[in-house]
Amino acid sequence: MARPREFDPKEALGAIMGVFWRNGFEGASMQDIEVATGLNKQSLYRLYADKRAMYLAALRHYDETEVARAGDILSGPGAPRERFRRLFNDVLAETAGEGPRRGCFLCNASTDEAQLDDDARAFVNEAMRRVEAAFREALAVADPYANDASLRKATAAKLLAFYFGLRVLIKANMPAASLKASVRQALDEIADG
Amino acid sequence: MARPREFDPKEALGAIMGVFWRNGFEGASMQDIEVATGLNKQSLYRLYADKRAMYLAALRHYDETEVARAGDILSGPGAPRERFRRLFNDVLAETAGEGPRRGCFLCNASTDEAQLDDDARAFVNEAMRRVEAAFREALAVADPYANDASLRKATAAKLLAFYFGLRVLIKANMPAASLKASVRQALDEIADG
DNA sequence: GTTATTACGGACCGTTTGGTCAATAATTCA
DNA sequence: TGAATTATTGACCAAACGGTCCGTAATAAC
Repeated sequence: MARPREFDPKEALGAIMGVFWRNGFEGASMQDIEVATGLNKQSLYRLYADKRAMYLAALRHYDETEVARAGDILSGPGAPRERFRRLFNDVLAETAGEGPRRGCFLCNASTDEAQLDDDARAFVNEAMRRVEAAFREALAVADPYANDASLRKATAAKLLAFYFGLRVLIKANMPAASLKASVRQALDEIADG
Repeated sequence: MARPREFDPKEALGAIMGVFWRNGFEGASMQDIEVATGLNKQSLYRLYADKRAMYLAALRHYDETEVARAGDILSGPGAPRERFRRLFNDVLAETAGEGPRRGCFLCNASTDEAQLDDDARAFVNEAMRRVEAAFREALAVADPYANDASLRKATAAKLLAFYFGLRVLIKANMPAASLKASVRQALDEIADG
């Protein structure tokens, strides 16, 4: 009954996510988003009420793709140490290329928009808790974590801080050798059930 | 020979640091800075060439106060574990009050301005390396770290990631109980010489 | 083909941005 | 006191900001 749109909204959302991920909320202008998506404002504002809605959608998209990816890795086969080895190596892969290191969108968001926008802050907090829960589940598959809820919880919380810290250090361009050593050390401290 | 200024530049710098620390570079407007310092633009622009110079000065000020404070704590008395216990407890103190959690300015900067401004990025990177060096020195006072440079380096790198991750989680409003458990776990893994 | 509906693109809006200018006030030195 | 110098203030600037409007193009139903 009407003219069909000429672009893929999902693809556009991916581009929007990239812009906010790299530049943050205040650092990303609508013009940046127009260029990245190849769309003009009018098409964008038909999909989203305003810039803030775009940011929130970008966060959700990150959650559904990148955070979900981490969850998949952690719920894969193997003992806890092996699972975290896969996760950390996946993260370290960003240090291999020459391109700019984007770090973790959740971390970026928590230092950026989170304090301004209650919805975004709540979403980031909730997503981080889900990552922590995935960490606990990955530990729970083997002793001593399987039958020591307290140890499991503390270890998951510690690994969560290490994980996000690692991503900050990656974004801050710390040398890959040092980061790899830190990962080796963190993995060594996971009991191998 | 001329009219004396009516404010303390050092005090103004402290206020400037606070604004950038909370809001980031793009998120802080000159008007925010005028309000926070109680000065108007002209007085500010006499001290600094432009907003970017203010941001860099704020980073330097953070380094000279907050980062230096961490260094002081780490170079205090006690075995490595005790030194890190003091550092982490100092950081956790931010979760006690009700006020907004500012997190770590270096982390915030690395996810914010760092990618835009080469000077700021380089400064943040260098400051982080200095923190890492302080970590190594705090470990070096006792075995097994004293005579195992490789272990010392890897452990310092691991603790550095944990430290910055902890500060991100604090800023992201994660529950204090979980953060305290993570600190206990991290401390337990430091050999008590 | 006509009509209704939606997509597109660019001109356009008021506001805010970082930054400057010029007039005035206050101080020191002679 | 007068000249020189610097601080303070608020008005001001062009550019960029997020967001809107409107004329045109394209499609589907009839």
